[in-house]
Amino acid sequence: MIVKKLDENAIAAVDHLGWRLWCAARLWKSEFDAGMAERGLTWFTEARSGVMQTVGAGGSRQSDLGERLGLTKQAVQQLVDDLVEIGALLRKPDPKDARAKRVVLTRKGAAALAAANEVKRAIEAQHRERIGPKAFEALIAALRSLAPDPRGH
Amino acid sequence: MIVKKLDENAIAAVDHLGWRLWCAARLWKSEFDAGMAERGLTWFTEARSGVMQTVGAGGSRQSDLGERLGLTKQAVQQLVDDLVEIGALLRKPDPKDARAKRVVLTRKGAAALAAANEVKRAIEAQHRERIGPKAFEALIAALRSLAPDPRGH
DNA sequence: GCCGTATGGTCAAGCAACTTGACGATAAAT
DNA sequence: ATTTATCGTCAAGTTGCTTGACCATACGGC
Repeated sequence: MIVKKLDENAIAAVDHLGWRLWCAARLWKSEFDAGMAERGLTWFTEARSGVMQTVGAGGSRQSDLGERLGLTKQAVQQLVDDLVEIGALLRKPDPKDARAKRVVLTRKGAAALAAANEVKRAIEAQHRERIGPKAFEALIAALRSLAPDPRGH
Repeated sequence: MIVKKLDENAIAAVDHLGWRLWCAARLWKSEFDAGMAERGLTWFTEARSGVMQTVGAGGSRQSDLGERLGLTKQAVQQLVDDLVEIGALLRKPDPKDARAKRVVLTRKGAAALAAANEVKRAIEAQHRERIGPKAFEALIAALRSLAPDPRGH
């Protein structure tokens, strides 16, 4: 039956880009989680990692966070709520705008962010060594040209 | 202050592999969603996509799905529940094992999977053209060597 | 053949990371 | 001065998982 044959061809597994990206991202995440767990920073999840990184050294207005991360302000609110309770962030009134709040890292938050960066660099170094520096640079470049960075880097 | 300086250096943003993977995966997902939405298949979400693809032409035992996808059997159960209600999958008793159920595609499910593969191939073709076939092949190869496929391809 | 244990599926509850909607307070535009 | 937009907040709902408790069936040793 020709129809049956065509169907089977059409639904055969595609070794597609999205799948590969998903596998690689999942592996990276598990390595990152393991590294953070080793340092006792299990609260530093992926979602919070984005917030912490974006707050960075200079602090940030809460609504700017959402814009840069592609999240709603409510999502940011909840993430910041949790991180404040954890003790990694602090909310301060914005001197220029009485509606706004500035979000800044506490000492604990900065330490955790520094640790996270160490873990990230360690994972990268390991993969770079495994697939070779040339292939690694090409990979990063390809990913960069594939998808623009919403943070503008 | 030296301490302050070191801190700021330590918490400076890292343009790390994980971030690039995340950006690329997010872009891919949004393109896939848009493609499926165009075909009126908004129910075909990422999580369900994995199940549908893994069920494939031959059908699959429910617990095998979980193993291949790296999910708990309960997660698979819920996903399959939904897909059965949607009408994309069918649960049949396994003739060889009275405990087990076999999960198979319905005609509607097979059509949706075929459409999904079309969309995937279209996205890939577009990116391949944009960054060039050589860079694209290198990207896929690098991703493949970075992370093994849990499906064994 | 019987029995303990492992396996396959199901039900229930809970959690993380979001979303949409409604709202008061302040700022900016007209 | 009044409308309009923006900033943060509260509340509730959704998705995609998780862990825990169960029952039915299969299997391996006795």
